[in-house]
Amino acid sequence: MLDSVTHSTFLSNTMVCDPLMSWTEIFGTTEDDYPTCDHRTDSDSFWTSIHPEHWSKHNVCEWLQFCCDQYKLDANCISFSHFNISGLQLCNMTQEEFLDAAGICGEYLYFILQNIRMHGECSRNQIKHLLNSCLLPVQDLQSSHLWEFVRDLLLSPEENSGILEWEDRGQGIFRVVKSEALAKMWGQRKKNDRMTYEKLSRALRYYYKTGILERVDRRLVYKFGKNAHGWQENKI
DNA sequence: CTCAGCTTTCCTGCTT
DNA sequence: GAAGCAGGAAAGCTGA
Repeated sequence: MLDSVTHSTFLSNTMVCDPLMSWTEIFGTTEDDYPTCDHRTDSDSFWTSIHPEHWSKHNVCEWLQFCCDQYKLDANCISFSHFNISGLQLCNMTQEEFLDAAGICGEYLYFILQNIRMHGECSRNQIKHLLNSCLLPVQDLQSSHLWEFVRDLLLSPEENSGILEWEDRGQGIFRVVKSEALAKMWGQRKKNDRMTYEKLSRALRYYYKTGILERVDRRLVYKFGKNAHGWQENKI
Protein backbone atom coordinates (compact mmCIF):
# COMPACT_ATOMS: atom_id res chain seq x y z
CA MET A 1 0.00 0.00 0.00
CA LEU A 2 2.60 2.45 1.13
CA ASP A 3 4.85 1.43 -1.70
CA SER A 4 2.54 3.27 -3.98
CA VAL A 5 3.71 6.52 -2.49
CA THR A 6 6.79 7.41 -4.42
CA HIS A 7 9.59 9.62 -3.45
CA SER A 8 8.69 12.00 -6.19
CA THR A 9 5.54 12.73 -4.26
CA PHE A 10 7.65 14.32 -1.60
CA LEU A 11 10.62 15.41 -3.58
CA SER A 12 8.96 16.99 -6.51
CA ASN A 13 10.71 20.20 -5.74
CA THR A 14 13.84 18.89 -4.16
CA MET A 15 16.92 16.97 -4.95
CA VAL A 16 16.65 13.24 -5.29
CA CYS A 17 18.42 11.68 -2.36
CA ASP A 18 19.14 8.27 -1.03
CA PRO A 19 16.34 7.42 1.41
CA LEU A 20 18.92 6.07 3.77
CA MET A 21 20.97 9.22 3.86
CA SER A 22 21.60 10.55 7.29
CA TRP A 23 20.42 13.79 8.69
CA THR A 24 23.74 15.50 8.34
CA GLU A 25 24.30 14.19 4.86
CA ILE A 26 21.15 15.87 3.71
CA PHE A 27 20.82 18.94 5.86
CA GLY A 28 24.44 19.73 6.51
CA THR A 29 26.68 19.08 9.42
CA THR A 30 26.16 21.92 11.79
CA GLU A 31 23.79 24.68 12.58
CA ASP A 32 26.40 27.00 11.09
CA ASP A 33 25.03 25.98 7.75
CA TYR A 34 21.72 27.55 8.49
CA PRO A 35 21.80 29.66 11.57
CA THR A 36 18.40 30.08 13.08
CA CYS A 37 17.01 30.47 16.50
CA ASP A 38 17.98 27.95 19.13
CA HIS A 39 14.82 25.95 19.52
CA ARG A 40 16.29 23.96 22.34
CA THR A 41 16.49 26.84 24.68
CA ASP A 42 14.30 29.76 23.91
CA SER A 43 11.90 28.90 21.19
CA ASP A 44 9.26 26.70 22.73
CA SER A 45 6.73 28.72 20.84
CA PHE A 46 8.74 29.04 17.66
CA TRP A 47 7.08 26.12 15.92
CA THR A 48 3.71 27.57 16.65
CA SER A 49 4.41 31.26 16.24
CA ILE A 50 5.01 30.71 12.53
CA HIS A 51 2.41 28.68 10.72
CA PRO A 52 3.93 25.42 9.42
CA GLU A 53 2.94 26.34 5.88
CA HIS A 54 5.42 29.19 6.07
CA TRP A 55 8.30 27.14 7.37
CA SER A 56 11.44 26.97 5.28
CA LYS A 57 13.23 23.72 4.56
CA HIS A 58 15.54 24.51 7.44
CA ASN A 59 12.59 25.08 9.71
CA VAL A 60 11.21 21.72 8.71
CA CYS A 61 14.59 20.16 9.41
CA GLU A 62 14.76 21.83 12.79
CA TRP A 63 11.22 20.86 13.61
CA LEU A 64 12.12 17.23 12.96
CA GLN A 65 15.16 17.55 15.15
CA PHE A 66 13.08 19.26 17.79
CA CYS A 67 10.54 16.44 17.75
CA CYS A 68 13.27 13.81 17.95
CA ASP A 69 14.85 15.59 20.89
CA GLN A 70 11.67 16.53 22.66
CA TYR A 71 9.73 13.34 22.23
CA LYS A 72 12.72 11.02 21.97
CA LEU A 73 11.63 9.76 18.60
CA ASP A 74 14.06 7.33 17.07
CA ALA A 75 15.76 9.28 14.31
CA ASN A 76 16.75 6.01 12.68
CA CYS A 77 13.09 5.52 11.74
CA ILE A 78 13.03 8.72 9.78
CA SER A 79 14.03 8.92 6.14
CA PHE A 80 15.23 12.49 6.25
CA SER A 81 15.46 12.75 2.49
CA HIS A 82 11.68 12.71 2.48
CA PHE A 83 11.64 15.81 4.64
CA ASN A 84 13.96 17.99 2.61
CA ILE A 85 10.89 20.01 1.74
CA SER A 86 9.24 23.30 2.56
CA GLY A 87 6.63 23.75 5.23
CA LEU A 88 3.95 24.01 2.59
CA GLN A 89 4.96 20.67 1.12
CA LEU A 90 5.11 19.25 4.62
CA CYS A 91 1.55 20.38 5.31
CA ASN A 92 0.39 18.76 2.10
CA MET A 93 1.74 15.38 3.11
CA THR A 94 -0.88 12.81 4.03
CA GLN A 95 -0.75 10.61 7.08
CA GLU A 96 0.20 7.70 4.84
CA GLU A 97 3.05 9.68 3.42
CA PHE A 98 4.30 10.45 6.91
CA LEU A 99 4.12 6.75 7.70
CA ASP A 100 6.05 5.94 4.58
CA ALA A 101 8.66 8.57 5.30
CA ALA A 102 9.16 7.91 8.98
CA GLY A 103 7.59 4.61 9.85
CA ILE A 104 6.26 4.58 13.37
CA CYS A 105 7.60 8.03 14.07
CA GLY A 106 5.66 9.33 11.10
CA GLU A 107 2.45 8.72 12.95
CA TYR A 108 3.62 10.89 15.81
CA LEU A 109 5.12 13.55 13.57
CA TYR A 110 1.88 13.80 11.64
CA PHE A 111 -0.07 14.11 14.86
CA ILE A 112 2.26 16.78 16.22
CA LEU A 113 2.11 18.76 13.00
CA GLN A 114 -1.67 18.61 12.81
CA ASN A 115 -1.92 19.88 16.35
CA ILE A 116 0.42 22.75 15.66
CA ARG A 117 -1.64 23.61 12.60
CA MET A 118 -4.97 23.36 14.39
CA HIS A 119 -4.10 24.89 17.72
CA GLY A 120 -1.83 27.64 16.54
CA GLU A 121 0.10 29.04 19.44
CA CYS A 122 0.35 26.33 21.97
CA SER A 123 3.23 25.69 24.26
CA ARG A 124 5.39 22.64 24.33
CA ASN A 125 3.54 21.55 27.44
CA GLN A 126 0.26 21.86 25.62
CA ILE A 127 1.62 19.79 22.78
CA LYS A 128 2.81 17.25 25.29
CA HIS A 129 -0.60 17.23 26.87
CA LEU A 130 -2.21 16.69 23.50
CA LEU A 131 0.15 13.87 22.79
CA ASN A 132 -0.54 12.30 26.14
CA SER A 133 -4.26 12.54 25.59
CA CYS A 134 -3.96 10.74 22.29
CA LEU A 135 -5.63 7.37 22.02
CA LEU A 136 -2.31 5.69 22.42
CA PRO A 137 0.45 6.91 24.63
CA VAL A 138 3.09 8.77 22.73
CA GLN A 139 6.13 8.18 24.80
CA ASP A 140 9.81 7.68 24.64
CA LEU A 141 10.15 5.24 21.82
CA GLN A 142 13.72 4.55 22.75
CA SER A 143 12.65 3.20 26.10
CA SER A 144 9.27 1.85 25.18
CA HIS A 145 8.11 -1.34 26.79
CA LEU A 146 9.03 -4.65 25.29
CA TRP A 147 5.51 -5.43 24.15
CA GLU A 148 5.32 -2.04 22.41
CA PHE A 149 8.61 -2.75 20.73
CA VAL A 150 7.22 -6.07 19.51
CA ARG A 151 3.97 -4.46 18.40
CA ASP A 152 5.75 -1.70 16.54
CA LEU A 153 7.97 -4.23 14.83
CA LEU A 154 4.94 -6.17 13.68
CA LEU A 155 3.43 -2.96 12.34
CA SER A 156 6.61 -1.93 10.56
CA PRO A 157 7.40 -4.46 7.85
CA GLU A 158 10.32 -2.34 6.67
CA GLU A 159 12.01 -2.82 10.04
CA ASN A 160 10.76 -6.29 10.72
CA SER A 161 12.99 -8.12 8.25
CA GLY A 162 11.02 -11.27 8.83
CA ILE A 163 11.83 -11.40 12.52
CA LEU A 164 8.17 -11.45 13.51
CA GLU A 165 5.12 -12.37 11.52
CA TRP A 166 1.41 -12.45 12.11
CA GLU A 167 -0.16 -15.85 12.56
CA ASP A 168 -3.64 -14.45 12.90
CA ARG A 169 -3.72 -10.69 12.63
CA GLY A 170 -7.39 -10.54 13.60
CA GLN A 171 -6.75 -12.24 16.89
CA GLY A 172 -3.41 -10.62 17.57
CA ILE A 173 -1.51 -13.87 17.29
CA PHE A 174 2.05 -13.57 16.09
CA ARG A 175 5.10 -15.77 15.73
CA VAL A 176 8.71 -15.08 16.55
CA VAL A 177 10.48 -16.24 13.42
CA LYS A 178 14.02 -15.15 14.23
CA SER A 179 14.29 -15.34 17.99
CA GLU A 180 17.95 -14.43 18.27
CA ALA A 181 17.55 -11.53 15.85
CA LEU A 182 14.66 -10.27 17.93
CA ALA A 183 16.74 -10.51 21.08
CA LYS A 184 19.58 -8.72 19.38
CA MET A 185 17.30 -5.90 18.26
CA TRP A 186 15.82 -5.58 21.72
CA GLY A 187 19.29 -5.61 23.18
CA GLN A 188 20.34 -2.83 20.84
CA ARG A 189 17.27 -0.86 21.81
CA LYS A 190 18.08 -1.24 25.48
CA LYS A 191 21.81 -0.94 24.93
CA ASN A 192 22.30 -4.35 26.43
CA ASP A 193 24.51 -6.62 24.36
CA ARG A 194 23.93 -9.49 26.78
CA MET A 195 20.28 -9.82 25.84
CA THR A 196 19.22 -13.28 24.69
CA TYR A 197 15.95 -14.71 23.51
CA GLU A 198 15.77 -16.72 26.70
CA LYS A 199 15.73 -13.54 28.73
CA LEU A 200 13.44 -11.75 26.31
CA SER A 201 10.95 -14.59 26.40
CA ARG A 202 10.96 -14.46 30.18
CA ALA A 203 9.98 -10.82 29.94
CA LEU A 204 7.25 -11.74 27.46
CA ARG A 205 5.90 -14.35 29.87
CA TYR A 206 5.74 -11.67 32.51
CA TYR A 207 3.06 -10.07 30.35
CA TYR A 208 0.79 -13.06 30.88
CA LYS A 209 0.22 -11.79 34.39
CA THR A 210 -0.73 -8.33 33.25
CA GLY A 211 -3.03 -9.32 30.40
CA ILE A 212 -0.86 -7.72 27.77
CA LEU A 213 -0.10 -11.12 26.29
CA GLU A 214 -2.06 -14.34 26.41
CA ARG A 215 -0.59 -17.78 26.44
CA VAL A 216 -0.64 -19.76 23.21
CA ASP A 217 0.39 -23.36 23.54
CA ARG A 218 2.65 -23.28 20.54
CA ARG A 219 6.32 -22.64 20.39
CA LEU A 220 7.40 -19.10 19.63
CA VAL A 221 3.79 -18.02 19.25
CA TYR A 222 2.23 -15.27 21.35
CA LYS A 223 -1.05 -13.46 21.40
CA PHE A 224 -1.82 -9.90 22.36
CA GLY A 225 -4.14 -9.71 25.33
CA LYS A 226 -6.89 -7.33 26.31
CA ASN A 227 -4.46 -4.86 27.84
CA ALA A 228 -2.37 -4.51 24.72
CA HIS A 229 -3.40 -1.63 22.52
CA GLY A 230 -2.65 -0.60 19.00
CA TRP A 231 -2.06 -3.89 17.24
CA GLN A 232 -5.54 -4.17 15.75
CA GLU A 233 -5.22 -1.61 13.03
CA ASN A 234 -2.50 -0.31 10.83
CA LYS A 235 -2.13 2.53 13.20
CA ILE A 236 -0.69 2.65 16.65
C1' DC B 1 14.32 8.51 50.10
C1' DT B 2 10.68 5.23 49.27
C1' DC B 3 7.84 2.66 46.48
C1' DA B 4 5.87 0.39 42.51
C1' DG B 5 6.25 -1.28 37.99
C1' DC B 6 9.00 -3.24 34.64
C1' DT B 7 13.03 -5.65 33.10
C1' DT B 8 17.02 -8.54 33.61
C1' DT B 9 19.36 -12.43 35.32
C1' DC B 10 19.59 -16.95 37.01
C1' DC B 11 17.65 -21.05 38.05
C1' DT B 12 15.11 -25.72 37.92
C1' DG B 13 12.01 -28.58 35.76
C1' DC B 14 9.12 -29.82 31.95
C1' DT B 15 7.86 -30.36 26.98
C1' DT B 16 8.62 -30.83 22.10
C1' DG C 1 20.34 -33.82 23.45
C1' DA C 2 18.92 -29.25 21.99
C1' DA C 3 15.75 -25.72 21.99
C1' DG C 4 12.01 -23.63 23.91
C1' DC C 5 8.61 -22.86 27.60
C1' DA C 6 6.95 -22.04 32.49
C1' DG C 7 7.52 -19.77 36.45
C1' DG C 8 9.94 -18.63 41.05
C1' DA C 9 13.20 -15.57 43.05
C1' DA C 10 16.08 -11.74 43.42
C1' DA C 11 18.28 -7.71 41.83
C1' DG C 12 18.59 -3.55 38.93
C1' DC C 13 16.58 0.44 36.83
C1' DT C 14 13.50 4.28 36.47
C1' DG C 15 9.84 7.42 37.24
C1' DA C 16 6.37 9.17 40.44
